[in-house]
Order: sequence, then C-alpha cells, then structure tokens
Amino acid sequence: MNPPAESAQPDSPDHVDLVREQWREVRPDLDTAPVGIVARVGRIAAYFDQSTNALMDGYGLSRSSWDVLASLRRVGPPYERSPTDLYRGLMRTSGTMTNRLTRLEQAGLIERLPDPDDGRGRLVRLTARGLGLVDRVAPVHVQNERRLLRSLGDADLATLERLLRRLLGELERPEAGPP
Amino acid sequence: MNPPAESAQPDSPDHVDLVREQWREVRPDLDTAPVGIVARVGRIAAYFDQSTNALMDGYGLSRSSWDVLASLRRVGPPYERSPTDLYRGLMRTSGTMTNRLTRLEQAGLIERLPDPDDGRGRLVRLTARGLGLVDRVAPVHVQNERRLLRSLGDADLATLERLLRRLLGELERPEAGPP
DNA sequence: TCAAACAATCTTGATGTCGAGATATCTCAG
DNA sequence: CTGAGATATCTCGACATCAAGATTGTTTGA
Repeated sequence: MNPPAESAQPDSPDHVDLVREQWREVRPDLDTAPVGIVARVGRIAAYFDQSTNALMDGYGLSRSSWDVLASLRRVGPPYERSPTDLYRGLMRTSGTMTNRLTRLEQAGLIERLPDPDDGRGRLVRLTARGLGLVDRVAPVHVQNERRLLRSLGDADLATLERLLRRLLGELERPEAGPP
Repeated sequence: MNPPAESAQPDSPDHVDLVREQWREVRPDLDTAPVGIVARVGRIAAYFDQSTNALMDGYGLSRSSWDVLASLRRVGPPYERSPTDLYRGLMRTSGTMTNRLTRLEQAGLIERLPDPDDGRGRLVRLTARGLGLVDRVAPVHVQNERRLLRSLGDADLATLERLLRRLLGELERPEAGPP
C-alpha cells in the first residue's frame, strides 16, 4: 500500500529555497536545514489565513470569530462552552477571548449566560442566528480549504497529514514546550 | 530510494483528530478532510511562533523584528533593502513595515537612507549593532528550530519538506490565489 | 513634452493580540 | 468551618497588523 505518488524530478524552488541559498552564501557555517520546514509552515499558514479571512469577510466574519463560532457549533446542542475552554482550544489568552466574545455578542451571534455550576464562570452559547450562519458558512469554508490543497494528490495529502500529526502531537505535549 | 521511515502503527490522536471527530458527530454530511491539513499547519505555526517569540524576547526582539533583521542580513554587505522588498518578502503590508522599521530605527538596529536611484524610495540598512545582534542570535534561533522538529527523523523531515515545498510553490503562484 | 497612470512610502483609524493584574468565587487541608 | 491558594473572567495599556487613502516622485504613451 501507499504508492509513492511523488514525482521523480524535484519540484521547482520556492521562496524558502531562495532564502536558504542566500544564507548559504553569507553564512556557510550555519546549517539552516530546520528553516526549510519552519519557514514553509509559517508561510503556508499565512496563505491559509489570508484566504480564510477573505472568505469570511463576505459573511461579516474573520477567521478569529469563525473559530469561536465553529468551536461552539461542533460540540452539538445546546452549543455551549466556557470562555476558558474556548481560549485554551484556540491557543489564545483569556483577554483575547473576552474581546472576541464581546464583539460576537454585540453582533448577536452568541450570548453569555451565567454558569449555574460555578459562580465565577460563564457559558457562551450560540444564538439561533449564530447557528444559522455557521451552518451556511461551513460547507463553503471546507470547500475553500480543499481548493487550497489541490496541488497535492490523495496519497501525498495522507502522508502530509501523518507527518503533521506526529509533529503537532509532540508540540502539544506539555513537557515538550519552550525550555 | 526513499525508505518509508514511517512507523507501522498509527500515531496517537492529536487535537485536530478530536475536532474532526466532533464535526463528524454533529455534521456527518460535511467532509472535513481538508481540516486535517489546514488546522494542523495553523496550530504548528502557532507553536513555532510562540517558541520563537519567547527566544527573541531574551534579546529584546520579537519574531517580527527578527524577520526584518534577518532579511537584511542574508543579502550580504552593505545589508540594504527597500521597504517594499521587505514587506513583500515577509507577506505584510506597507503600513506594517513602516511601523516595524520605525521601531527598529529607534532601537538603533537599522537606519533609513534615501534611495539615490528613486526619489520616492528609501534604503533600509542594518547598523553595526544590528549586524552584531543578528549574528549572535542566528545560531541560537536555528538550534531552537531544530529542537522543535526533533520528533521527526531525517527521512520524515525530507519527505515533509518536499510536500511543503510543493504546496507552498502552488500557493505562491499569483494566479493560484483567492479566485 | 506632458498629462495620466503607476509606484513607494507614510498616515490614520479600527481591530486583534498579549501580559499583567484586579475581582469574585471555588476548593481543600486542617 | 475557615483561611490559603487556585481558578474564571474581565480590565488595562502596549503593540502589531490591516485597509484605505494621502503624498511625493517616476514612467509611459500619445
């Protein structure tokens, strides 16, 4: 199984290849191999973000606000989560989440209720309007992501996903942090 | 060539696997396969950014300002580039670059000179202090990136780089943009 | 030649983000 | 039961970023 599905000849150089070549010329002592992965991941993420933000703009959303709405949608009815759950799941700070939630509340897409089980806590709930919007946007969004990946075939996508899972899994282990 | 170098048993589920499982439960009609790549790239990039920002903080820098200094360093003497070159190379806007350059100038790491060939333009040049800082930070930075990638072996890193190059190459083609 | 189109940089206002700290509440050992 | 420490949310100030537009200078086509 898993036919290689990779072309025999090397792909044409991208921006990162040029960057590494420049480094090689001015600092040949520096082994910039890790840059070949890290810089590409960063630039690809930036392209993904740009595209998603452009798409969301058409619905009065941004990628940031989409992430919150989607986090609420995918837990199922009654579409509630705590702000702490949300900011941890999205790798943001509590202050950032307060800010996002305030705007989403003003837009009528979520509401903030007291948490009956914890006097300090709140429950963020998708409104009917928020739910309708998520369900309209989700298929378009996923289709756009599919388009962004169209340069790779199914076998390459499967390989890429496996390698990214291994990398992310390690980065998510708390002890693997930034010591 | 190309020995598989991938373990036979599947890796343990990461955050994105859980997200996709939630979607499958509430919207089984939606094929979220692209999320498996796009979301992981985004989260891995966020971990990389966090780690780099933490490291740069120890030198009074951020990832943003590092990127500018490194862009100037790698073109070699006299370490000059135009603001337009810089913001295009770093996927930012002109206003963002103006802001970054103003701060770096205040910190004495760069200087802004008139462009002798274009009355509208400027040349941004690394100062001696900026050059010294870049050359001190670069090896530490690359070593940190190497550490972030330590969960993958050399064969997997080569495969990952090849797939990322193909993906980025397509995203960089102007016509491949957000239609 | 010269006016229109283009280009480089900077400005401005809005938003997103973080880190540190404030406040209210909860948990738990004793 | 109670006080110390932990936790949830929010506030505040600083900075990064973008989009749109202003300004100044260059290029180009008639």
